[in-house]
Amino acid sequence: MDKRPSNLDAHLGYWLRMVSNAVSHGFAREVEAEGVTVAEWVFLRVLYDVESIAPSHLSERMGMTRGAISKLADRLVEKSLIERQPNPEDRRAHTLSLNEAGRTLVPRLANLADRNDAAFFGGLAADERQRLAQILRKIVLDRDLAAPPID
Amino acid sequence: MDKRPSNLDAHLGYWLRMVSNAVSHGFAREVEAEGVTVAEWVFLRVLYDVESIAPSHLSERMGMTRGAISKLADRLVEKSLIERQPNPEDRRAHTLSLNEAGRTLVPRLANLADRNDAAFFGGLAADERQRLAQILRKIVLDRDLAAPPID
DNA sequence: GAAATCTCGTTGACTAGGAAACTAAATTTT
DNA sequence: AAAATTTAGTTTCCTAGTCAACGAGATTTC
Repeated sequence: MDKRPSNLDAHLGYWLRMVSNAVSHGFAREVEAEGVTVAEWVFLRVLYDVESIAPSHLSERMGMTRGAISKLADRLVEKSLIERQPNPEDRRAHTLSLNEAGRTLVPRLANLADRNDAAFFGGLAADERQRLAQILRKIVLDRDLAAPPID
Repeated sequence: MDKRPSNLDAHLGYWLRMVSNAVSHGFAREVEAEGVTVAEWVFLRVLYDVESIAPSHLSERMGMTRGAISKLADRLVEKSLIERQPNPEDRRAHTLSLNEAGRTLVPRLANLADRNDAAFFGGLAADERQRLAQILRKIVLDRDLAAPPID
């Protein structure tokens, strides 16, 4: 009863990965001109909405390890886009926040994100985009993949 | 005229990345038990359908650089799942093919892929899955992202 | 209140992949 | 047929992550 193994393209995950990689790659190329990476964009965009945030909180929010956040933060400090503040109430902890340059940069990056999304999904009909968003959101909900909001 | 920068979750690319990463991660955890990675699964599955293939061809097919394929092939040789054959007609070139162990492994991995896909997308109605596949395929077509088939 | 445990963030070792330089072989040009 | 160019694959260096060990500081337990 030996069946042929299913094809790669028989899996939705395969198509999803192909499209997702292309979209992220395209976006990476765009933001490279502004000197940042995709992960850095997400990092900065999260910080934009809060006065400041703990690295550990950010790590949950971004779905990355604390180690990765630590290094990401190093790079952004190096690029003079964010700042680290000590936490006077807990001397182990600290918080991160945008500085002026970082705050100025976020809207420019957001525009690039908008344009990139349009480039990839603009060819779909409005109701197709709608449906795609709805389906993806449903999976996120079903599987509890949601990035916990800031509070 | 200063608008608020768009939210992360305003972009389809954001949702796509979240779901795609989760699916690939989930699959990675599954196949780890068989001692292979996601890239290795793809590599092996492509080889399954052909007697043998040139690394450069595989690199196009998988959307990876030749360097990456070279290393991937090293690992799979190391794991005794594939073999390299010299090409007598062109001494620069060689071809890759599954050995017996590799050929035996592919169907098991295909089962894991099937189960993983079901775990993530089984919660959708059949017509939703249908529509998702259709939309993703349309984007791949529009943007010409298709992995060139073997011949 | 000392000891054990837990938490925060960093660090070091490791992995997978990309970019570009490189080697060897084939092909084209002259 | 020699020289220049192109092609196949590998290698080196770099980046961005994970994982696990760690040190310092907080918290819990006894």
